[in-house]
Amino acid sequence: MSQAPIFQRIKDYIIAQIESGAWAEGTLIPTEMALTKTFSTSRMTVNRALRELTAELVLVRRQGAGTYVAPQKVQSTLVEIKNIADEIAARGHRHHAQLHALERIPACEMLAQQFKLKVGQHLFHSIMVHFENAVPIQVEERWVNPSIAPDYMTQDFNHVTPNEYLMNVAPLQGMDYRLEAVLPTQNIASMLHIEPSQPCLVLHRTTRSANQIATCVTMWHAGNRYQFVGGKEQSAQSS
Amino acid sequence: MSQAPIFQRIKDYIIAQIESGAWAEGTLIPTEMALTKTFSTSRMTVNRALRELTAELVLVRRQGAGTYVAPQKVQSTLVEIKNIADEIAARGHRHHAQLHALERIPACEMLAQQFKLKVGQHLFHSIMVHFENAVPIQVEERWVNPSIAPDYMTQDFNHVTPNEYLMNVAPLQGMDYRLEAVLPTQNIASMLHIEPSQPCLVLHRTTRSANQIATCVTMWHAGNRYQFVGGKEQSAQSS
DNA sequence: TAGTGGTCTAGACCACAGC
DNA sequence: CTGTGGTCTAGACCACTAT
Repeated sequence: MSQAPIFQRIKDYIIAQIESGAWAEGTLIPTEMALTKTFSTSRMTVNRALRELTAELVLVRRQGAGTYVAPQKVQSTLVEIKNIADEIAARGHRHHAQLHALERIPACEMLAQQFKLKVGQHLFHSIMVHFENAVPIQVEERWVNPSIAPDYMTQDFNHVTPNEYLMNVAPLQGMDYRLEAVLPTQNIASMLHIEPSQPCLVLHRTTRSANQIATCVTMWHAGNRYQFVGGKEQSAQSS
Repeated sequence: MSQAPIFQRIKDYIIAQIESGAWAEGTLIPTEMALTKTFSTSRMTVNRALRELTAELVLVRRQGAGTYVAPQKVQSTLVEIKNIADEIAARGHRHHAQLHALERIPACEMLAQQFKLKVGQHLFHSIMVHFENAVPIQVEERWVNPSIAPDYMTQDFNHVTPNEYLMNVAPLQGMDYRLEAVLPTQNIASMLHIEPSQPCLVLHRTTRSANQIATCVTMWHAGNRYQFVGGKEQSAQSS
């Protein structure tokens, strides 16, 4: 592949050294100047290759010291959980939602703590059921911080999901989540049209915006008709 | 912040334009030459800023055409599932494992299909239970392709988890996974010391190495004592 | 003090898109 | 054809690390 850009050939070479085991993790690799001579190129080109591999967590660089092979990544599986409406649309199926509750409620102690507000301050609360081709697959119970989305109560959630609406009005700053398997309450079971003995896959997610807690959401999925699926390619090189 | 590098100031400027709404998604942004003049810098510096923002999926570039604000990211939650032993160690707890089975078996039709092998070809099969402070939290049932890890049967899995061992001998190429909530079998329930009516969080994962299916694994977690948790910071800028 | 990486310049040639 | 981005050069100055 003599037609590949030089910076890419340098990256490929370094990755090959690491994958062959020749350069173990922590190994001090050749300096920019040395690679400049090996590849008969300029320092800027070598620098780009090394900088990109550093961004990809393949290398670690220390100014004044040198460039090292990064410590081994921990083995982990990244599960990507997408917006329910998009996901259904991507499968070529029809999505619709049913609003079961939309209200303004005072925060109980637990909610107040979650939102870092005082007990009794008001929150918006909504319960929706999402359908895929008329089959209920998700119950979404959500609490919203009014100072982040003051117009939450006046939205038409048949056309825009709470998710989409909040993404637009409140730029996402960060999130925490928790994923568990539990038995549904009587209420949840009836909304999902399942038996109370049927396990549910439950995702709790809290999102932050403007340095506040924007929204807490609990998503219940019937275990027998919903799974989180996905895949991932492991490629050290990109560009 | 006049001490920040120029390329970073350019990145910050572009991100600010996007976040303020001045540049909506799909907007054609100024050319490299234009930014060169705006920031009184060289084209290489502007190029670096734009190239990095492209790698970060903030921008999209089309040679000959121009640079555009990338289409909005889909809202998604990334759940990271780590190696069980590391996770327990990170909590400061003690991990140990119990080997329930380790054998060489001929592939049934279903396994043969999964591994893209012929029915009757042999696979390694293992069942382990992982304990956190003497409490069973995961049952790991695994099938391994012998051509990827011929020495699988002779490992001491009390000291190195199957996960770790396979990561070392078979560089990860990619994976597919499926996450579901189900009721345990009688067997699984007894290994996890739970009631058969207690839901389990089950992760199925298939990994590829050397263009083959390396291993299929099913991990059962007691729903009442195990959850996948995590968080994520949303930051468009990096370097 | 010598060597490393971090950043930057002012040019250059090329492939590709749109007119 | 002109203008865009993609890549590259051969220097440069600086901050930092190790000896």
